[in-house]
Amino acid sequence: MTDEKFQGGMAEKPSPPFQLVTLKKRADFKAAANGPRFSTPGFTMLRGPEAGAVPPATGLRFGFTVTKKVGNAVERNRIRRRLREAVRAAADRFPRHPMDLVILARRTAIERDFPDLVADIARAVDALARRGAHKSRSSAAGEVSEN
RNA sequence: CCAGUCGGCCGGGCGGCCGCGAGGCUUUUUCAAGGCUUCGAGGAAAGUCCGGGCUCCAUGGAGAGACGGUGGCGGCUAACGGCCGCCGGGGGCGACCCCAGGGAAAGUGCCACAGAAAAGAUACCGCCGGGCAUCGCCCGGUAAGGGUGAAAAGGUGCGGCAAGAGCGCACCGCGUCGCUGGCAACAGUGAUGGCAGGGCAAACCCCGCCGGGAGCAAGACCGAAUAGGGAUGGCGCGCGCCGCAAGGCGCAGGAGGCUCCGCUCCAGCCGUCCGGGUUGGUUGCAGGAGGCUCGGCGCAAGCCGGGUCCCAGAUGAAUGGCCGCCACGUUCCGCCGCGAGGCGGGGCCAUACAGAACCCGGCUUACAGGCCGACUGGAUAU
RNA sequence: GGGGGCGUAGCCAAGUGGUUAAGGCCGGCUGCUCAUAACAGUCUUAUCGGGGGUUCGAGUCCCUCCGCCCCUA
Repeated sequence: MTDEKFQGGMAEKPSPPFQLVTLKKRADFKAAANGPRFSTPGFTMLRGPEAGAVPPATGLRFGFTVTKKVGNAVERNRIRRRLREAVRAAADRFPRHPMDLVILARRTAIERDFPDLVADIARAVDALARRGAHKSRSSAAGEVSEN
């Protein structure tokens, strides 16, 4: 059902109607803190558990963490907006695997070329989806069976 | 044209594709989603250094004390440590700039080193007089000169004197008492004193004035979940002494958002009623000491009146991402020109400082580049 | 958002307004030792976080800015 909706969107417009759902609760971030991680020049991506009760079409939820060490308020805002836009741009390359992902921004995210940033996001999501799936098969079978 | 002073303002523009938040309208049978449309960061939104609004708590002594802040005078303001005007002092050729700028005869304290002496004065070298008399020593007078210091007990000149000294006089400074001008700070001026009263109060302090406390995570409401909390009414009141008893006297614990005094409340039992912390949501929450503009008053800060506009409301936190063109800037290369400069092409992710979090008024700090006005000192030309 | 505190040498730190700013660790050199450590002696290292003001004089007092830490949910 979700797949049909997704494909229908594709047919109408050149880019899919990807709706970005962000993590809002501190507990969600803490759940991802010790999960598998994938680092790129602009950020580190952390993988949390399966998405919550009402997952979006793609089943992915993203959380953005930009600490005060990175820069002042203007720079932090800019980094968060670029990363969010990069996630949107990379959405059509995402695997359909429900999970929470936390993006821990680095200062270099403000300088990095936007196409590279988009490629990094796609690379990281793909890698973490496969690694998470591999891990869940061996350790936590309950999470997979729910899917 | 060069150098400078002061005040005010701007701080990219247009367009394309894809998005975000909020409001309104609308479509589908509902849940929900879609469509259209409007609006969507700053001059400092920053630092949080002051002042208010607003909310809750306290509110008896319009108490006293402590603590903190503030400090020329007058005005503006809701208020201020802000702003305007003026006065006084200092700096600059000038436009102009800077100043915590009350009190040092209420008291206490400090003034290192140097110096004779650092504050009820004193005398190292000197100067003068007298005595003894071989260099010189002793006694007295003096504070003009030398020297020390950031600062040396009014300054300069003349007289005077043994030498000197406000000892006398003139001018300046200072104090006191008048007069004139000014709302006042203060200024001017006259008389008089005869030099007393060094500096530091961003040392303690004194004087005047101001300040109750906490903060929108204040506060109010709703829902879920849990059972240790709360409100109210009645009865009752800890310890000691006196008394047969009723009761009387004395002492004490905790709370009331700095302390004290005063005052009030509380402790245990029973009845009735309501549901705290925590988490989520709604509200507070944007029509305001509001913006723009016109007229009047005022030197100005500002005030009064008319017209007109509605102009951000997020909450892991919207206002963006990627491009194109233009303006401006900067830099490099080539060509032209004696030169100022001009033309063409390229680079700078081609824009500084920086992101509302309840709201206003200020202050302070950061800031690429640019614009406007007034004025000052030079230079040149007429 | 609100409240509190700190900043002195590479590190830890003392410092009533008054000489050239204590002390310890570290470091350099010398001695001792075959050598090292320990020990003894000796020496160096300070824009007192930056700027401005008050004062004759500021690490100290006042103002302002910067950086860091803690508390409060």
